Amino acid sequence: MPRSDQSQTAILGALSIMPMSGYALRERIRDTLGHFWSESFGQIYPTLAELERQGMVRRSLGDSRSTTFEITDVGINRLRELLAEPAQASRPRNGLLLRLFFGAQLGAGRCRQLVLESREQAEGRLAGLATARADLMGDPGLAPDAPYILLTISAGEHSARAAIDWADDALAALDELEAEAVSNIPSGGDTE
Amino acid sequence: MPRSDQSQTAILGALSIMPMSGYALRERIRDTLGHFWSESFGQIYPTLAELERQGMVRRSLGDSRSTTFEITDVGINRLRELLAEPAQASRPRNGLLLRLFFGAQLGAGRCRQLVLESREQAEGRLAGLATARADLMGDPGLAPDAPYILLTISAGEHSARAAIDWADDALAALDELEAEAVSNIPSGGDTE
DNA sequence: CACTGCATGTAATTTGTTACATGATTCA
DNA sequence: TGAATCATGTAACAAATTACATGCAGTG
Repeated sequence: MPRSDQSQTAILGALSIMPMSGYALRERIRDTLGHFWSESFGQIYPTLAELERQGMVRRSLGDSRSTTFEITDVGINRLRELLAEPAQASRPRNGLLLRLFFGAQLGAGRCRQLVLESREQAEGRLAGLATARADLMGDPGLAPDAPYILLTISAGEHSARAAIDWADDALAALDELEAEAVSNIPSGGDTE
Repeated sequence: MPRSDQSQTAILGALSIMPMSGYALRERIRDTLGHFWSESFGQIYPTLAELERQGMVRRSLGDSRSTTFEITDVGINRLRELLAEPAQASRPRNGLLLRLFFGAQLGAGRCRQLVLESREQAEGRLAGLATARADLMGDPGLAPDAPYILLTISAGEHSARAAIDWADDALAALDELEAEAVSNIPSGGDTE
């Protein structure tokens, strides 16, 4: 199946943990899968409709004000099938590294700024993951999934720490570059 | 400018280092920006045409068999402008972590396999970056860009090493999960 | 009663990939 | 001369985002 099915996997997966509405799905996906996955509104509703058509999910009655979707047995099987398929790598697109690659055009100072910002973002991610970890520990409802969810949190932490370490290296290197540039102007005159 | 312009940046940037053909652009981008950027054929030619229309690049004469594009002064200015714009983060989509998150559905053994594969891929990336580093040092033509390019290589290395470290942690955790699962079957009977 | 948040959905647009069509040049 | 590689481009398709339209329910 060359189809993407990626959104289906995320949605069926979320519903396998608990039934919820389309709106709640978006929130859940943003809050708990956010650091490695994203799904937009315009994607969620059509996919839900498609999944319902195929009998993978059904609207559960009871709650009148919102439509709660729950996964069916067929859906669970489909989810397992989807999860077993090889993960297709998304093409990389790192705007920061693109800018640094052509840093000679941008200038060392501007690059420094970019790296500093990305370092701060990584610190933020790290803090967010710490709370996610605490939340996970405090919620006994997630018991069977917790060890697996922990793996994804740990992945985020490793990656954020690596980003911070790299940023520190990069900042040092950029400082050196700037110092060299200055030492090439013996009179100390301010060009630019 | 909400437009993507991302492809324009990559193409102008590559041409700022040296003039080349559309075909060569794709190869260059794949080989040197590959670990953090991707650009497809169907993107490169239309973008080149657009850039030419805007006077950012021009076809340089001389070589008859292929169209060599070179960046113009207008193009250089545009490139600096583009590089100065904030890098728009691409929505994250990590198929491996998505699968692990719902690992309870997939089973510890299958998860282990996935992590192992991703560890191998990270090792491969690390090896590729080592050669890229060596190539860079051996090419004096890249002198002004080398320190910046090194930053991107270093970023890739940090990230790959983090992926490997995490994989080792994750494998240990998964082994424990499997061991627990076995110890929960005192009689040694095979459920499922 | 107006505002905010929950909720559902559609349409337009952007973005990017893949596959295809085509042809020149090089080398065995 | 036939295969591989370099080269340029287009068309069809796929995926996803954004903005828009709409309405209800609770609350100050």
